Amino acid sequence: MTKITREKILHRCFEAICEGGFTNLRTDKEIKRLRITKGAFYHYFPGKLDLGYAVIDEILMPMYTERWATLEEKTRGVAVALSDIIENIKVSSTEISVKRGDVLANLMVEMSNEDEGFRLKLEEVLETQVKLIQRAILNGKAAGEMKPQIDARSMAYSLIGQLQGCYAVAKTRNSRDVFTLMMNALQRQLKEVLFVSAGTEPTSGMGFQRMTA
Amino acid sequence: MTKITREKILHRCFEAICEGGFTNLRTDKEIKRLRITKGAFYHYFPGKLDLGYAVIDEILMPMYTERWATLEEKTRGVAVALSDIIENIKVSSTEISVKRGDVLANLMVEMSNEDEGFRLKLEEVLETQVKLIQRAILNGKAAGEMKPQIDARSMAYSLIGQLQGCYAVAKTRNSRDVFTLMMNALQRQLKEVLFVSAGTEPTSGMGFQRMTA
DNA sequence: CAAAAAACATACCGGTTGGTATATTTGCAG
DNA sequence: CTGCAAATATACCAACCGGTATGTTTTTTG
Repeated sequence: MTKITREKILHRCFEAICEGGFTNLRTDKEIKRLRITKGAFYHYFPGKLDLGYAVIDEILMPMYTERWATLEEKTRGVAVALSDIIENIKVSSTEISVKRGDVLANLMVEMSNEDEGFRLKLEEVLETQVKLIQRAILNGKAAGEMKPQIDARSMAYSLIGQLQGCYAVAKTRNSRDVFTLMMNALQRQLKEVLFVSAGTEPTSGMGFQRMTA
Repeated sequence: MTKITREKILHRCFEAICEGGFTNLRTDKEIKRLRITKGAFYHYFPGKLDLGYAVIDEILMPMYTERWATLEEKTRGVAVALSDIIENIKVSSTEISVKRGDVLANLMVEMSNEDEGFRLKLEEVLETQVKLIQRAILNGKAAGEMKPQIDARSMAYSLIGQLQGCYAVAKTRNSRDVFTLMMNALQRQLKEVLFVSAGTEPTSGMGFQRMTA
């Protein structure tokens, strides 16, 4: 109960970071906005950077871990679960969220080459997601839901990368339609490349050799 | 010959932007580094923003247009040409370039939601590339080198997005290996999703069906 | 309740940074 | 050579912004 102030700072600054990134975050402004003073701020955080670290640890990490939470400890239905997550990201986007882009993607580009502490923490968030997806793909392959010849690690990175690509491009295009377009392409590619298609094999009218040794 | 100063400013500042982005570009520092004075700088550029615009128009746009130049006006061999471009991006990467990331991708994330002028110019660079790729895919489909059911526009966006995803993730991972890994995944996906597989494809008889209308 | 520690509040600072006002030089047309 | 505009130099500024030093209140604890 005595930690209210700290939480308020954390969440407000997270919002500000979402809006304009870390560099554009002005501690003075947020302090005024929160109706607190510098004393309170610097009581909880040694400096601006440490605030940033705390935001990643305490807000970003849980947020992006939870995104893939439904994949965890699941041995069957991972393909559907993965599809659902992607679909959810797609449909839950708004004009505003597209314009802002993805907080993690933004921070990665902004801070990775700026501050090593930031880079390491962002890398951690990234790796956590990759590992979750990687494990899911492994399970998906074991369950026969995903193509066995796929390299789980490559695919996990590729998926995360493609998501960030959707965010980045749509942000500059400032168009939710473009975001949807790109997410659709991602979904199609996942179906074609990763998922084991039930029954009829699609892709061009020609025959297919299933040389999945 | 009298425009040397302007060019020097432009190119040095471009370098600086490559290293740390636009916000981190300090005009004072670059002015000192160039051994010129503020008078010269503000003679050629009304302000920092205009310098940024000029960098995009006069350096970034040509640079990223040229990247796809080999696709232009080509009606056959576009698939190979496209593969070559991707391959070249992959192999020409270095530890340093990976750490810095892609200038365009960086600027897109940094500036799109910051300054509308920037956003518009970056969008132009983006669209120019997309159109080039889109047209190439159209030609590739016509030449029977690419799958006919592919939507050229979606694919072009997806490709650009995936490239940026590779840059972003590899930058935070600070690993050229990760970049290569992701680029490999991209290449594999292109082969599987976009290109009409040559060699081992059990085509209906003849080696090549060149139905180029 | 008293001491101490935690939680704030207030005032101030110093470096940075983009930008401006103004002066001086250079190049070149007439 | 003159005169004018482009080009470059010099000095200065005002705002911003993260950070600190120090003081005051509140809460906890022995």
